[in-house]
Amino acid sequence: MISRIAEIAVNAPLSRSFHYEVPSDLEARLERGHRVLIPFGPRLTTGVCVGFPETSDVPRLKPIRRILHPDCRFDDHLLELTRWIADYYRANWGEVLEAALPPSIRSGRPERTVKRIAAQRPAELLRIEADRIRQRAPARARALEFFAASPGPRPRADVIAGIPTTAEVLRRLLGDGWIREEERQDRPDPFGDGLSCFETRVEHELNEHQVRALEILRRAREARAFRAILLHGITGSGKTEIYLRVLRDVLEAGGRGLVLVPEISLTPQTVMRFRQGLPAASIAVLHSMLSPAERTGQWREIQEGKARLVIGARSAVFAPIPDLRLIIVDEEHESSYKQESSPRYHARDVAVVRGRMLSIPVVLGSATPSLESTHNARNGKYELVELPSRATPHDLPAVVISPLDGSFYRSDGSGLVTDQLDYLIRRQLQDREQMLIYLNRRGFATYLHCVRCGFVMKCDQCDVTLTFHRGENIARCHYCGLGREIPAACPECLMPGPRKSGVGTERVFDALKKRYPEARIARLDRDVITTHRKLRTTLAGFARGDYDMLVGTQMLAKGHDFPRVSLVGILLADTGLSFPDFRAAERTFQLITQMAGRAGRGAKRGRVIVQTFFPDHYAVRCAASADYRGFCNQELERRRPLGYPPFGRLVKIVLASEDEEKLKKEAARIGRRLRESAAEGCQVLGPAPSPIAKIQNRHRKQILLKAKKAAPLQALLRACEKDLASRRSVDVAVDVDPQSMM
DNA sequence: AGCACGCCGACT
DNA sequence: GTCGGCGTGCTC
Repeated sequence: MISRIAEIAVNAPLSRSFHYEVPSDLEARLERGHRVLIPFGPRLTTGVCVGFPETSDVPRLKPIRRILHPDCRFDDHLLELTRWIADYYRANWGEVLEAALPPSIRSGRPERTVKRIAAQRPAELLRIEADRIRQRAPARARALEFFAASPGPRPRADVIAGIPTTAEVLRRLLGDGWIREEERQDRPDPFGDGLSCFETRVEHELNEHQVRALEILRRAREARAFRAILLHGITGSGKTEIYLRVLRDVLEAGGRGLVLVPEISLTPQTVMRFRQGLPAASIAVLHSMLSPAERTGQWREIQEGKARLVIGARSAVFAPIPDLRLIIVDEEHESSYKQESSPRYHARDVAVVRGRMLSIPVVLGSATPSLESTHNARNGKYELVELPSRATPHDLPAVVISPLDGSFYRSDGSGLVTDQLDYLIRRQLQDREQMLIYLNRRGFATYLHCVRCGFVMKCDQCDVTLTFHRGENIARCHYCGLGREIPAACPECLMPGPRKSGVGTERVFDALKKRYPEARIARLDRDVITTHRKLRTTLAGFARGDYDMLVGTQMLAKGHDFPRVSLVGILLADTGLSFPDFRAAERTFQLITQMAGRAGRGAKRGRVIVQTFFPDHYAVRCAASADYRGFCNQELERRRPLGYPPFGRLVKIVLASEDEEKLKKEAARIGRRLRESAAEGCQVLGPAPSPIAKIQNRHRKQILLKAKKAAPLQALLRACEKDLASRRSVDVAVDVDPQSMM
């Protein structure tokens, strides 16, 4: 007889699935969505069963070896979602499925278990037995008394230490049936402790805008249909409060919710807010700083439906939540939602697709929505809900633009802080008020600028910053590859000798310590905060008032709420403006706005000092005057004629090789093939050197595809699929909807 | 991805 | 003559 055939999405960079024989011993158990071990070529690999075809053209099928973790299987919905991702982002389905599992489950390591012991009979009987045997077996009697008083279940180790007694005594009681032992998955609670140091917030009345916003979200929830809602609320407008209330409705109605937050804002404080706002809900947390055991534990709680709310970073968009009724993507503009390795998905966009597939509402929240989302709201794809005023009585902080000059780059660090900021820092220290000092760490870019007026060389075809190339001594555009000679003097102010520049974080920290010896300063950046524990300790220390000043990078801008911070200093707001990236202005605007939002959440009105070489740039000006609309309009009008998102779609193709010659030839070949196949309206730009022309001895080039709509780009990628495959010596990475142009 | 097959240069 | 470089192709 013919045995059943299974279609397997193999975990290898292959664009199609493979057929396997289902051996008779698995026949009854194997289901669609199971992860399996399969022989593939000369070796074993994993794959996921995605279907059972009636017939197969393949002459000789190999048998599936076994089902891996049969208790956790992809449901139809997650198969459909991952399939869509594979298709849209040009990744292999098997790889996407693999990425949808937490690493701890993927590795197949057995889950940690803990033995727990409980009384098996009523307390009364245990006491009688204890009395009966007290004379000849006092140890056993004491153990019985213990179980009579606290029947458990409790961890075995606690029992032995708590009575105290020995394993032998327990073994006897177990044998006689007085107590029972159960094995349970050890699921450590990642936020079980260490939260209490964060201030609890009083729930206040909603203002009229909040009431209206909540009403719209509630109606969307009740309708139980797909809807994408952009919740644009200025910093401090009480977005979280809205989330909490609509989530409460979802949970009360028996559904479950998913909240995505950027990795860096998944702080203990964030989780505490949700814990307190939803006291009855059990909350699972997923992010990269959890230990493998913690992550597996949380994932299992989700899968079994025990967690009612899931809060997680990017990959949590794959969380296998049963009866999911609402997805919230907080800080939807954050570029960290984009995965920068294959599969290069954007969690916000995947969330919207997931919502559509499940017919549930998706809420995208931000104080500074991405231009893509604002565009979608303006053209009716998303519904726009605005919170234009602060929820608390505090005014928006006063933002002051403080122009920088050449002394900023003085090597002794004496020019890092302008007189204006210096004055305020000293006053803060005197008044014992706290402050945040921000510096963009990516300060090492070799862009060309004028020391006097700050003029930065740009490409006139692409409107992006030119990057200095030492070897050729020219400035090159990394979008179109165009090279320009470096002018001897600044075209704006005729100052001779344009300079290339950069400032680093660590030096700033040292310089501040030297300058303000009495200040207690802590650092908060990726270099220092390597574990969850360290993050928690530093934030808790700052909240307690152990430090006067917190110096750091992006980490500072997210999700914290320090009532005693009344000064925010942005040392260099516009490093982004000199980046060869069309989103540079948007990033700068977002950064200033978000940082400003950290100031003055307490009693005193906040002050923000924005140090910049571009005091007149619209991104800086609009951020300083809290003018989102103004910024948007200007930025959109700049992008429209160039066809950049949101007016068009991009695909970035990065080629990398150690062999520069081969790279050049391969890039040219791929460029040629793409141009041959490109339909009308599909632009092929490049190959150009990548902004980071060499990483770890690998040279990089990139090709950019641009079109009005996604479909022709997808068609082009499909047509050139074979050409875009990595070869032995040249890696090819396709990035659909790239967030970073690097 | 891995691994085999297969075709051209310098070596025991 | 062979060893081994890597370019190409296949994996149910």
